[in-house]
Amino acid sequence: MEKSLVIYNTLTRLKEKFEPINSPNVGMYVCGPTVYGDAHVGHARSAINFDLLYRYLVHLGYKVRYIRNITDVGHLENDADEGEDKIGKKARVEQLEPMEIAQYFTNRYHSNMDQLNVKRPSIEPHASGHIPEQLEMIQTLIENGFAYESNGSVYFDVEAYNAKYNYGKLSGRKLEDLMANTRELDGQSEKRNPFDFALWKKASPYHIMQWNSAYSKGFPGWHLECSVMSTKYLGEKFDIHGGGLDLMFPHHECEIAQSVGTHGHESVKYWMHNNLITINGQKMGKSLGNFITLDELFSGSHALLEKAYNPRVVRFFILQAHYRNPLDFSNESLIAAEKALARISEAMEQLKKMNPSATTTALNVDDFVNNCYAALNDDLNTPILLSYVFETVKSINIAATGKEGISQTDIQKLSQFIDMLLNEILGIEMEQISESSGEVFNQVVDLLLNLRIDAKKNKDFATADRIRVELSNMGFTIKDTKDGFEWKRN
RNA sequence: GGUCGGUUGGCCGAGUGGUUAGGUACCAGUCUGCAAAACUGUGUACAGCGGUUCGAAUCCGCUACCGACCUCCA
Repeated sequence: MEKSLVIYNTLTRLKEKFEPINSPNVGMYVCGPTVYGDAHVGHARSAINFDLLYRYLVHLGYKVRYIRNITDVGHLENDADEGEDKIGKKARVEQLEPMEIAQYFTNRYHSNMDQLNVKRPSIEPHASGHIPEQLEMIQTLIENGFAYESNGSVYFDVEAYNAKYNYGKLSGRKLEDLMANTRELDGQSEKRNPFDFALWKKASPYHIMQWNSAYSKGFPGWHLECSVMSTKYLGEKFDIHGGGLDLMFPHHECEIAQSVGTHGHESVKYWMHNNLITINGQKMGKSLGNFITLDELFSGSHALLEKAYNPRVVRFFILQAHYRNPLDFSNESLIAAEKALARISEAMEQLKKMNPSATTTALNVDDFVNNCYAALNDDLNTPILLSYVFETVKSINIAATGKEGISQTDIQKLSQFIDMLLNEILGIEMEQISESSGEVFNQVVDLLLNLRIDAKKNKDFATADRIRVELSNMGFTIKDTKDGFEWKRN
């Protein structure tokens, strides 16, 4: 913990020392889901990576206020689509209130996140609950000369903004390039420039979700809620804003413009973006139809999946890659992660029942601990962190064979640290050993396996194998050891 | 087309100007009645071509391929 946390700031494209604006308080805002469909593996990656950051900041002793929003305002599916929005469309098709749709998918999102052991944020604000605040910001932007009303809608004037500030600094875009490359879409005639974006959109009669305003009955633009809710709960300046790489442009770029246009200065000190996920090497996209929902992943029901994957395996798998690199989902790599995780579990059990030796020769516990912190401090380098964990796993296994030793003190130190690391920081809840099943139950299994030992002594291998085969068919794993046996339920 | 990023061993995935990443798979060995687990050993990995350097997979250039964003998406 001597070394301090360094994080990569998208804004500067550099790794920067993390220094909170008002230490020990940290304000952190992460873009949450639009609740009109089930959460998929992409949502999982973003949520898990920022959950890791949140947990680690708390572990380091910071007081973190963590905001993750719910987008439940029916934004338009695209600019060309005049009347329909995602939530409203679903509501119409299924004959439900839009808010029923939003609540339904919010509930499902929460349950998936719980399965992945993602902690709930400190505040989870809803866009629909902050319409007045959004209208206030629109008014300020108009007054400041960065927004204009047109036919009941209000647009952000990118050109006016860019004359004074720098539009495109986050994503590295230049306004001239945008001018040269903007496509002509329908329904944009209200805008002064095609790259202007909506702050308020006049609703068509079909549009179910709409609110009254001075401009029209309508709904807010989809970038606005994050600017409004982040500053409302974290202040005009806060530490971290996170989200998926795909949100960098235009969403986060527009957020910067809105905040600067409103307050005259930037709000966010560190912008962090997690990279995206591919499925069997291919982009995961709605149009490609290859996105896998978390329910499908956990139940194995998607056609691309060979089996069900436990949420903790999924979490571990995601943490095996660095968050700023793309990550490919495939059966082969998920199965590899499943086995790797089991290896850690086994070693932890070995460690806890190991006979201590007088001195520790198998490894250096302090080095291990320091290495782990160094990896986390280096922009949350979990792959490196896990490589240290696996080296330690090997050392534990060697010590378990008796070739090397670990002292009582170090056994305790090591197992406490790894428990803390896995449960508290990485959020991978380790499997509990079969204790939970009940005394009598355990005694019965032990009895069967003792009978098997007797059979083996009598060279009655048919009986011995039968006990092992039938128990394993029932979901037990049986291992023979020098002095008896070990078992666990899968 | 514009902007940006990537190409590492069967697969996943780190990293670095000179030292074994790690996981998983495969093969062989130890152990075992047989398995499983564990341990040990083996793999001529850094897209191609040039350049800089005592030395490059790591820096530079070119080529090829892939991807992201530019349109809703984590």
